[in-house]
Parts: sequence; C-alpha cells; structure tokens
Amino acid sequence: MSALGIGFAAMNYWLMKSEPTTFSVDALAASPKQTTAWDGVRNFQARNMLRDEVKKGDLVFLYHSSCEVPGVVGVMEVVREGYPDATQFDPKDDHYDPDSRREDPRWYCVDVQLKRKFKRIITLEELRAHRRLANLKLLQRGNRLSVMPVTKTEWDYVLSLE
DNA sequence: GCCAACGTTGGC
DNA sequence: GCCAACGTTGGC
Repeated sequence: MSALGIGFAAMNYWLMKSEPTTFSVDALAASPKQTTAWDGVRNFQARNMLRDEVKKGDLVFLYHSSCEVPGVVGVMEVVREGYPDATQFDPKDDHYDPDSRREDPRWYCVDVQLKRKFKRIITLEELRAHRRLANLKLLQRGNRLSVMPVTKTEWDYVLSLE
C-alpha cells in the first residue's frame, strides 16, 4: 500500500511452454490483438497456478519445447485471469475431458497477449550454461510442468541475455 | 526413436 | 491406501 493508499499487488513472473508446431510465438503474433487463451493445460499443479496464482498484469516467458531449438522466444502479458477452459467441454477437441462438469470445471486457462518477440531465441542450452539460473524451475531435473513461476531475479537475468 | 522422469489410473 | 502398469513430456 502506498502513502496515497492506493492498493499495489506485486507482479509475478511465469514461464509457459508451447510446442511451436502446435502454437508458436509467430502464431501468437498473428492472432487477433496478439492475444490467445492459454488453454489445453491438463496437469493439476499447472491448473492450480492458472486458476489461483496467475494474475492480470503478470509477465510470462513464452518457451518453445519439443523442437529443434528449445528456448525462450518472447514475453507475454496476462490480460485475463483464470477462467474455465472451454476445450474441456468440446468433444471434438483434443483436450476434451468427459469427466469435467460445467458446474464444476476441472480445467482453467488465462488469456495472454504478446508483448515482445525476442530478436533471437534464448536457448535452453544457453540457460543451462548460466550458474545464476541454476535454480530456474525449467532446468530442474524431471520438471515437466508447462506453467511455472520465475523469480524476478531470474526474469531480469534471462532478459539481460537477449 | 529412445528413454528418464513423473503423473494418473485402477486393481486389490 | 498401496503400488504396478500405463501414459505423457520433452531433451537428446
């Protein structure tokens, strides 16, 4: 709370993974308002973050996974907080979940908008080479979450690599 | 395509 | 509640 009594919530930072063959930074750049629903997440831990912790105004690294050069490719901003992921109710969608009820949705998504595409990919290989990033969740052994928190220190350091 | 790591499922 | 089997992720 500031001296003027204006509420102030600390911004949080995140990293979200996408396979570029499914959805890439260029696809996001070409989307209306450069905005998309970050849907299709089907992991409970990641779901909890999307539903409860990811807030409007938070900044997000977009990470390309399962591709020739995995790495961070740009920055997105959360423009809408957690709401039920519509794909869970669509039988034709790959992410359809017949066990989810509309009155008690199992899966959530947020909306993100592209802020900036990096001039170059900050590669996974490069991230691994920096000791200052040793605690980055992305680099932890066995971590497969598609949504994960990034500390402000890590955020600033990764940005400085561009 | 391989495989390590981890999450989920389901029989008991 | 245990735990084996199975499925998925994702780097290599």
